[in-house]
Amino acid sequence: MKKILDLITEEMRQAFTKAGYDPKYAAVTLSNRPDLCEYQCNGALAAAREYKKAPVMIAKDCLEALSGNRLFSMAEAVPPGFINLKIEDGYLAGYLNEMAASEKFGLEETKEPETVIVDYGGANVAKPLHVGHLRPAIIGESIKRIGKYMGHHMMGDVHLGDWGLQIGLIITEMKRRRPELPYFDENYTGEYPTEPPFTLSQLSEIYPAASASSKEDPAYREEALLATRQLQQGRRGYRSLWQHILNVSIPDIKRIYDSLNVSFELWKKESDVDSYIPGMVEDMKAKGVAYLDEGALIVDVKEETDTKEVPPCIILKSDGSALYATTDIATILEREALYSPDKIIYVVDKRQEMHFVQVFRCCRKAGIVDEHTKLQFVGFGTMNGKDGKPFKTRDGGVMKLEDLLDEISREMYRKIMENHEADEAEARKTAAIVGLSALKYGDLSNQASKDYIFDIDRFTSFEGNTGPYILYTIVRIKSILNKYDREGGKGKETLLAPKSGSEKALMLVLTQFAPVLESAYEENAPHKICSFIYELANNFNRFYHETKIMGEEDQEKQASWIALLRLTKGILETCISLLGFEAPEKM
RNA sequence: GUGUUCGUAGCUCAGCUGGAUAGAGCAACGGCCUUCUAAGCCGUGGGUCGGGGGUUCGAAUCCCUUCGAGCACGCCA
Repeated sequence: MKKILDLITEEMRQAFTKAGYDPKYAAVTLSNRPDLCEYQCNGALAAAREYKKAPVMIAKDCLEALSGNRLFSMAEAVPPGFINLKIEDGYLAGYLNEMAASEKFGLEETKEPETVIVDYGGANVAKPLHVGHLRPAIIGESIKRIGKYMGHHMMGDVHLGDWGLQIGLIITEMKRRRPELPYFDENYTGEYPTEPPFTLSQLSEIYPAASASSKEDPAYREEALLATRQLQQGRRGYRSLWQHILNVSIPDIKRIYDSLNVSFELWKKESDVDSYIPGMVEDMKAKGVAYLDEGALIVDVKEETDTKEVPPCIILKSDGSALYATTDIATILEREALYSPDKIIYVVDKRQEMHFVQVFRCCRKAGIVDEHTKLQFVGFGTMNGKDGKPFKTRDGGVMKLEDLLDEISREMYRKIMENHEADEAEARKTAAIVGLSALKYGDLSNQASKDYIFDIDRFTSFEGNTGPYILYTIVRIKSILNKYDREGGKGKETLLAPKSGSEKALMLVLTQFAPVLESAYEENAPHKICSFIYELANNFNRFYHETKIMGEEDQEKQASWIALLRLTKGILETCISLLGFEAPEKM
């Protein structure tokens, strides 16, 4: 289905052409003065220079050419040269009926589906998921869902961190604590125990302890680096210990992502690409792009157009072991080999931008990706506390994701019980659903690239631009529709021309669904969907307040409103599912 | 130091490929429930868009400059 703005613009182009002006000036946009008009064309102002003519005259010429057009109920030229338009009510209703009948509310799926990998996990097997993992999970999941809806072949990859120093640190700490274990005996040739030498909670305590020791004690750090290298080189005992870490950690990671309603098609790990590294390194050397410098193997990635110094990309450390960039590049190599994606989107902390600039350039230079493969970096900002500093627990620690979810659920439960009498079990369930919407909407309604302030009171509020407000709106609609269906409404559910200003305003907002989704996908900008549904919810609530739907005696009119409600509900529900949450039946 | 992102109402944020009177929400104040969920709706007050200069018929938006904040800059991830 064509977008309504395109249809209008097409009419305007014809008018411009007929009046003797270049149709490139005919672009029509949404009005920024809703008190005056619904759509506007500013082209006459821009065309004035070329035609050396007063803008108003040009506007009037075009309107002359437009006269008799049935799309508009009003078209006028206003000084200094705006063309103001209102759309004809019946035409609008017809357009919405078409939307309602179409599979995706009039959205045209892409004609050229792309294979896209979205890298948005970054979870580390050495430690539990914490608030730092929240933004990529939420934003990445949404970008993936939007792309899928647009018709692309989207794959989310969790890309677990399991091959770097963090594992070496755990090995070192274990060796200090339990030197008698067979993993540390180089002469041991037997089978290693199948039971892990630690529990999940022990593991989550071991890493921070090791990390702290390595900062204080250079010898400790050296030992950890050595352990990392030996792990990568295949030392049996360390591989076995590493496997235990994965076995203990991954199910927990999965569980938490599940509770966030976040899922991945690919559960790849850094270690999975280890086998690609030797060949990749040889290839880079053979091509002459990689060379030794101060003992490390590096690739120059600076370019003449750089406004600042871009340091070389380090492929192998001077001790020969792989690091962050190595596995990232090898991962791209593997993705090319297995999936030949058209695009890879990295949803990563924006502080890592330089690293990815290096990695991307390195891949281009070494011919690991072909020129058509798009590599996008979607950097997100920090989640801060109310004090504007990075979010911490009350005692200054890093908050676990699970604890954060619990806290929101509890807060939501408290608010539900405060406002309503509700069955406890039911309320707990609703609180979890609404709480997740509060968390996700609170995050996604901000531009991804910006830092934002996490304010639990504000996010869990039912007032204003929040997840709960959106859900409340949906629940209200459901309530009417249920009642209508229960009472066996029998009118023909066809939208009629709007009867009021608020009804037309709601209809106009609904037509924005497709263009909003397209730009949200193009720009990797879920926040555009948030502002759209907030506006939609506002317009619906205004309409709802003015219109007594169930009290309407005229069946045809009532059924028309029911059709409008079904469309509104469908679009709201689709949008929140693209954001990664859902609405309860009641709240 | 170099680079980069950002600075919009008391607070939290939109708007930024130039267009008319800069928008929301929260907070404050005032209205609206015998009627589909008042967790809602309507209204009032609140702004030198950090400062200065420039381009333009027109600038929050583009350019320059300046002040302030965050972040990144070779073997961590």
